[in-house]
Amino acid sequence: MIQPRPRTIPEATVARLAVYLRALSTFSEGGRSTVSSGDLAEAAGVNPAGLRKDLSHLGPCGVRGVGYEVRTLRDRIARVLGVERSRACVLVGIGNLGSALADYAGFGSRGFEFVGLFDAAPARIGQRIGGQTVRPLDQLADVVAATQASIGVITTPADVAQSVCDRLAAAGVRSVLNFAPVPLVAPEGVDVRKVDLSVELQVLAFLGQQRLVSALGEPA
Amino acid sequence: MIQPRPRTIPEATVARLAVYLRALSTFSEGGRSTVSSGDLAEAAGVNPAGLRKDLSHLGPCGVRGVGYEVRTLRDRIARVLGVERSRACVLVGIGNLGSALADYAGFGSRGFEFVGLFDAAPARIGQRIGGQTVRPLDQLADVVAATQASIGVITTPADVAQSVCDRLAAAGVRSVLNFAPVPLVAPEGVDVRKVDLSVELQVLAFLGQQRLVSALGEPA
DNA sequence: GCGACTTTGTTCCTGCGTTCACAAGCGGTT
DNA sequence: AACCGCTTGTGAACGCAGGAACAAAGTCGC
Repeated sequence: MIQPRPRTIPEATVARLAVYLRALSTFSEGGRSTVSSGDLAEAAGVNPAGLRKDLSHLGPCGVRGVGYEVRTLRDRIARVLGVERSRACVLVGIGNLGSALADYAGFGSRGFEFVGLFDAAPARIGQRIGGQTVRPLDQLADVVAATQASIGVITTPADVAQSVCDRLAAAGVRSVLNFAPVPLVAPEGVDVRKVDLSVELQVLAFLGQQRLVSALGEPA
Repeated sequence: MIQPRPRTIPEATVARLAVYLRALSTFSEGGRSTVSSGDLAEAAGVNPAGLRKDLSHLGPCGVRGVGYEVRTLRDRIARVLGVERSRACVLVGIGNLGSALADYAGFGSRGFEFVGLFDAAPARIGQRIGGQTVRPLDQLADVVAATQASIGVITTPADVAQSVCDRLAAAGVRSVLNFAPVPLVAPEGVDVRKVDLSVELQVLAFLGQQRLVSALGEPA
């Protein structure tokens, strides 16, 4: 049992690998058999040199003078990212955003399947969204245990996000994607990743404003 | 007209300032008048030293031995981020995700207001979401001009995202938040920021898997 | 069979972000 | 009035990501 690439891969590289994977799938569907780092980098919106450095973490997988074989590279990245097997996810907080995510086709095609939707509001229990029925929170532990779900997505209001995170961790979920605007603390061995949509907009607004004042101030 | 802090603020710092702003609002509502960097850092989920360095970009705004005055600091960050005045935004692509964002209360409270919802599908035109009526795409330029919207949000399928981006830029939008899984190219002077939900999940899945194999491999 | 061209994989370097550690400053106390 | 403890603000070092340049290697043409 050799381990060809046991080295740790930088997180930034992992994120880009996911982008490359999608671009490669598109190329493959288009019937293309090989791509150069330049073409793939353009499709992914990155620098060619950086792309080659990212791929170097997987070991040599291209042919010099030719490029990369699309299907081979796609499968290799998919295997490294662990996309070969589908991942079971649970989603807590079936508001507007939660409903949208539950119904979002983009996840299923990337190997993520929601096996449980949960909400605290009795009015939402029993609703059917994206082929799943919304369940009460007290079924969370059972569903996680039965489905071996390893990923939990939190789209609840901020004030209950931490308690939901605790329950997810206790139920055995190993990774949490948090959309609530609060920093979560999780036990050792549980990864938490945060997405804050308001912050994205505020950064964008600031950059636009800054660009404006610098444009007015620079010429002086 | 002096410019006390005309220096450019790092983008990573701007993102955290938005988080501090939210934490400060919470503290203020809780009736707290002063906070130390340690307390605020804990509420924001960051390192205290880093927080002080972030705030140093705004100039001295704390009192040594005491801490920061909550309301003063909150107003100061809000002014720097430009949250004082509301920002007009348009949203293109009223699918599941777009509908959720249009209806998301978190934006309005942060100073972002959707003044136009657009979609290409005739079936969606005329729907009312979050107090707005979905309009056809050919009204986009007029609405942007009339409302002076400076931010556009793209939640369309990937294959039309670029053309939507082009139309937004042509209409005068200065900043674009892109949820479509494609890299967009925009003209000079237009900022594009990307949010890729699938990538977030895949990074999370990889980290969990990596933690697993390292846990199995390390003890040897 | 050989040469030239193309493209990869790697190495170096520059810049940025983050963290640690310490001096400066203010309030409260005696 | 002087001292002491607490907290800010800043300077320096570390580590990491990104970009450019170069050597290795394989293919295509002659």
